[in-house]
Amino acid sequence: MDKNKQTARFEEVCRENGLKVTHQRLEIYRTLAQSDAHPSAEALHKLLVEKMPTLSIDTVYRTLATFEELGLVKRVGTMASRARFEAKIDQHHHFFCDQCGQLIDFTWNSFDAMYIPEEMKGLGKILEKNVVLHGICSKCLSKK
Amino acid sequence: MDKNKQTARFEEVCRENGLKVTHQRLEIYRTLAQSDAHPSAEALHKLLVEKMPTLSIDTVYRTLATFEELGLVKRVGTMASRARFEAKIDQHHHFFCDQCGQLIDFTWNSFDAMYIPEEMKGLGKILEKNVVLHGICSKCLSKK
DNA sequence: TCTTTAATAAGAATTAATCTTAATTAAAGT
DNA sequence: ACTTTAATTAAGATTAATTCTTATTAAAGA
Repeated sequence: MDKNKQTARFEEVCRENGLKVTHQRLEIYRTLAQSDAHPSAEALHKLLVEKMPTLSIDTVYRTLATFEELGLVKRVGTMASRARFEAKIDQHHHFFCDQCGQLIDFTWNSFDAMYIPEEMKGLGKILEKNVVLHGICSKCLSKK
Repeated sequence: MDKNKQTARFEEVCRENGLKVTHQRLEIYRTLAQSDAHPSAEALHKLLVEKMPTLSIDTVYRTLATFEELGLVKRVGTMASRARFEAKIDQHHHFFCDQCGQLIDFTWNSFDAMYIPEEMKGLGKILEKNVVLHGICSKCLSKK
């Protein structure tokens, strides 16, 4: 996606949702969109303060949360930033309820039997291969 | 796995690694092993203090970290408890280097085309289906 | 341009997680 | 049973990530 299209889409999404297109929001979005490092809020802030010295870390967190709600960005590999554990160590996968945080284990033999794409072999040594499903569990669905 | 086998294996792993089989370790392990809630350290502590009023939260954290090193337990859905973001919202997957924390995107069409197991349909509404690979990236591998 | 109201900055506050030190406890080996 | 030593407790300090509070600023519409 080229830069102008990206920005145009960004402004469109903001307007559709009644959000002001502020300088901060635009820069945060553009910086994230141009990165492939999956940066944390702090890493983004560090990059951005070079150009915008008064940008507060709070704005970065708040803005990312807003973007996440709009579906403009995604949060990866974390669930509410609190570590959770399991003693089940045989191969299995997880369904995560985005509403209540519940985790449900499941097995998927036909996936386990799959080989990862050939072009991935160069990445390094792969130790685990897991599926994560996200959604809303039936309990939360029935609450509405 | 039945309770006795589980405990026996636990004690064996401790002994193999020169760790004392303490009451606290055993209870923490058993409680986690009997749970399917993927509890946090705090949640586990809350459960355990009922029976062991002097158990400290610090011991729970320390013990879980020890267990993780031994491969007795796994930490799920978190990467060092720091949220990371991406603006790439088309369907893709992640390779995570457990050593340096680097995340690499990849696509996997034949996986994307798969249907999840029939018995999973009852879980609720599934919004996303992703693969997470864990391992050591080639950069980290070559450092040794 | 003026006004309204959402968004931001700055710093305080919170929360999870870890570390420190010293004193106590209890495994495991003799 | 005795001894050694690792592990735990207690209590507090510390660090890091995230969120909250309040006063100020600036986007968007009139």
